[in-house]
Amino acid sequence: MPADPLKGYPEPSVRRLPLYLRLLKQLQAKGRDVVSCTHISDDLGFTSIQVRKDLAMTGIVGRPKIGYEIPSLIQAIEDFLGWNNVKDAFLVGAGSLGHALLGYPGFDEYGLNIVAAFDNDPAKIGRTVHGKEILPIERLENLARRMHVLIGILTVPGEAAQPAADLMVRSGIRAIWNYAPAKLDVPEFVVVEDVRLAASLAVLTKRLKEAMHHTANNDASQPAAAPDHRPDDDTLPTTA
Amino acid sequence: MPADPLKGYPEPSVRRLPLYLRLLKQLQAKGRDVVSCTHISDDLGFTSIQVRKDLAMTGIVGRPKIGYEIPSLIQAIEDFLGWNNVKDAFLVGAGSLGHALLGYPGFDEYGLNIVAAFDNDPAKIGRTVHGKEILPIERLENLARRMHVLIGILTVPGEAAQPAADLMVRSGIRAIWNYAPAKLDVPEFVVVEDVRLAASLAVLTKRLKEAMHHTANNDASQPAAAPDHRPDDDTLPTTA
DNA sequence: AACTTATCGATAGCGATCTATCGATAAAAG
DNA sequence: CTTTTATCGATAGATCGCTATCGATAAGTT
Repeated sequence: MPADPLKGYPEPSVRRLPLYLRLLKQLQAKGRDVVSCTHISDDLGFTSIQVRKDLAMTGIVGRPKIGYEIPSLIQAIEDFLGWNNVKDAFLVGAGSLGHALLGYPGFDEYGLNIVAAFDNDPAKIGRTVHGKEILPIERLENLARRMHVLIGILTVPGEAAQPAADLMVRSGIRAIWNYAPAKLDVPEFVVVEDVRLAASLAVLTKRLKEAMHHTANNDASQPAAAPDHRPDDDTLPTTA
Repeated sequence: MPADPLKGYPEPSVRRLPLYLRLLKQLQAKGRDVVSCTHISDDLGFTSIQVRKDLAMTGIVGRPKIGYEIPSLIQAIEDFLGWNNVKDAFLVGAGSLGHALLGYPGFDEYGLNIVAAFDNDPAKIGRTVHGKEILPIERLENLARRMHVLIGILTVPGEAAQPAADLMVRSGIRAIWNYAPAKLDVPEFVVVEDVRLAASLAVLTKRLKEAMHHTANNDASQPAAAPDHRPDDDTLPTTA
């Protein structure tokens, strides 16, 4: 009984699939109907071998000298990820991040449909965000069970994350997309994926720091800090 | 001249550092002044060896039988990531995601200070979001050069991403935190970190799909779909 | 003061991910 | 019809990240 989260599929490969999907849909919109690994790898900056292996994971089969049929390939990736049939999701936490996710129009591309938002703040309850009404958190359990909602999006402050996750699990939700800065404790049959913006920012700032040191010390290819350009007197408003 | 983005530091390790940082600050708030790898690993669900190696990367040195001094460790991580001295950043794209980032109060913990937001929509320009005025995009270049802003946060729609990135590079920005669903083409001396929510969602839905198949087929440990509970007639408002 | 124990730090081994090579295939060209 | 060429698919090799083991160290205990 292996506890493999992805059961044999490399997580890095799964994470790349949406990149392929986006490119494929762009190509399809331009009228193309076949594409090769070489073409994809050139566009995305990977090696063609890696692309071929990633795509093979989805079960797609290509033709030598031609490549893959784009519609079939899109279908194969969406089937693999479970993005073909749209699934309902509940969002908990109608703060600014929750608002942003409620307003994002691209989730149906990913097979995700946010059907309702919940909060415990009376000031927010009843308000409508992007056509979706914010409901009191007390109604989540009942609605989730009746509608068989399996996906929960967690956009509450860190302190409120664990109780909200407990409620989700109690309500039959089996997958939590967690934007809260907290480690969630859930049963093993519940899937949690953390969105950690701090991790992403750490990589960015570390790389910037390294790059600045390099350009400042030896490498003179480009200026480390951009010098002043035009001496216009453009000033920031005093927002502080 | 290696083109290593992180120059010898494993990216997964860098991405874990903020997790340690958050825990350490929690412990510090509770009055503790030392901590061991064992303690950290128990809390975060890693192995103690991995934690020790990650921390060693920052140059910190611990004492046997005791562990690490929490203030020194916090300092070491922040120094390593460049989060000790706060850096200014510009945000481009005052949509709902831009609003959410402007309103997030935790960025100064990460050494980030969003000083201004820019947009090209006249309807948005001049409005104030969380105390920060939205400025016309035309003013970015001048202000960025005068203020020596090195970090840009990109929260525009996919089509607008590349021109906005070009403007950032032209304005002396050297690190782009890219939330737009687009592959940016920038000079090699500019650092780009993509925030790819679709990748995260792909992992979540794939794992959920696997988990449902397992519970549906052989494993009877937990119900795949939660059965209806109380037969209250609680219905969603007709928001569609 | 000697012993026990928890921890660090280093080295070595393992597993996963990425990359290179090679034969097979089929379209296109001669 | 044969040759050339671009591509796929599979196998093998290399690289990277994770984990296990072991000696060293110092606090606590007897």
